[in-house]
Amino acid sequence: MINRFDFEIAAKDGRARTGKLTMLRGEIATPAFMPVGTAATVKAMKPESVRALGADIILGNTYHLMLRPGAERVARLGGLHGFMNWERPILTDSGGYQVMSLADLRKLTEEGVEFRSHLDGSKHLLSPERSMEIQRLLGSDIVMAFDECPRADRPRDEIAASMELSMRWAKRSRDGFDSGEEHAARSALFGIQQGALDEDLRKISADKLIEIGFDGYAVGGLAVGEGQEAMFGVLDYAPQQLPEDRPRYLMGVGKPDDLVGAVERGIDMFDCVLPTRSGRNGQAFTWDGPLNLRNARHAEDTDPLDLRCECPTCCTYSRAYLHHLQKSGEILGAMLVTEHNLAFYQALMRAMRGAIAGGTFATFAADFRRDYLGTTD
RNA sequence: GGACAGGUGGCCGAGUGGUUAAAGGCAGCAGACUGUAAAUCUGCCCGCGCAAGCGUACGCUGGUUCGAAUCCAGCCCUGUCCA
Repeated sequence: MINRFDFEIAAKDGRARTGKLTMLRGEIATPAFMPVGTAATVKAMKPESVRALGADIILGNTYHLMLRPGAERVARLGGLHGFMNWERPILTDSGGYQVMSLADLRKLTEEGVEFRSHLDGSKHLLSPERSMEIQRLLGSDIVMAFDECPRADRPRDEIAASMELSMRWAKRSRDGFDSGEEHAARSALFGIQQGALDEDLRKISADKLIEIGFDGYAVGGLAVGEGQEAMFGVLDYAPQQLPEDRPRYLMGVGKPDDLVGAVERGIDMFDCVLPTRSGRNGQAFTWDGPLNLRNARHAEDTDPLDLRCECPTCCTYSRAYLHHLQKSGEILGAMLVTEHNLAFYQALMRAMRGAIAGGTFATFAADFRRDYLGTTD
């Protein structure tokens, strides 16, 4: 019988691990990259295409979906999976990120966050309890605790207070999640570590989360302006503060070289808007580094985006054509480059999983950086 | 032939005596994007110069004025209408 949530590590190479997460709606090979589908769509992609590229799980967002079309409506329509035609696992973010990204539109209290909708200005309260309820109504497979994600440049006392608040909210999230018994029996709840760049705060946060107990643990509050060096600095210790036998999810990360560096430091799961947003904005990720398809140098380049890529875009279309579509603002340009970017991210994850399983991750990482960053280390 | 309207930087289009190398948009050239208020945002965009700055420039020629894209005269061209 399949359990609601099993995490199995098949191989380790240094601190990097590969394995699989098994849930009722399907398996997730780790390290995993989860495409972001905030508003019940991975922008510019059909769900079946997202799956065809190798994604095992995608994201949805509590805040956006509660505003439109509304969590209760999604529930009446049978849940997010059927609604958007993605029958595999879905992880839903709790709205915690919007506490930061929509800082101008919200009021923060111990109880929760009062948002003024960015769509129509209406007021909505998001609390740990309500966030859990919304994620339950959506039918989420991996529910994220409701937290506050502060910018990294806040003073230490603010970071500490924010982290403590997030930990109180983590406990309330746990209780709220558990009260939805039927849904809780089919899904999983992840806690989110905070503490910004402070090792002691990260440790306090991790210990609190472990005391509460979660199915998986996320490292939150990174890639919010601190830079890669600082982020890696935190990742040198943060994953080690979290349970070895549970999946570790680095939220919101990142660039391809961020992913490699994070896997190297023991991260198992990622999500990021970069491949989809950049696809719409003309930036393509390739094994030889990122490139901007709007640049004039691609205007008559008949090569595919990436000679080493086997995605539908690279098998069919030239850089010259993609350049034309991007310059023209054509929808197809967004679709084709998004598809390539997601394909590249999934191929990168597959390559990392293979390297870890084969015990060659260090070599893989060095080769990757040589080509992608142009480094010679 | 006559009457109006008008000719502004690659294009469109503000500006009607000085703070105008000339608003704004488009096109062009770059850059950014990390749990998505993003098919978005930012910068550059006459020439030379790192810069201060210098040189050119608002159809053409001349004039008025300390000063003209802006006022005057003539000419050239475009559009609409009348013969």
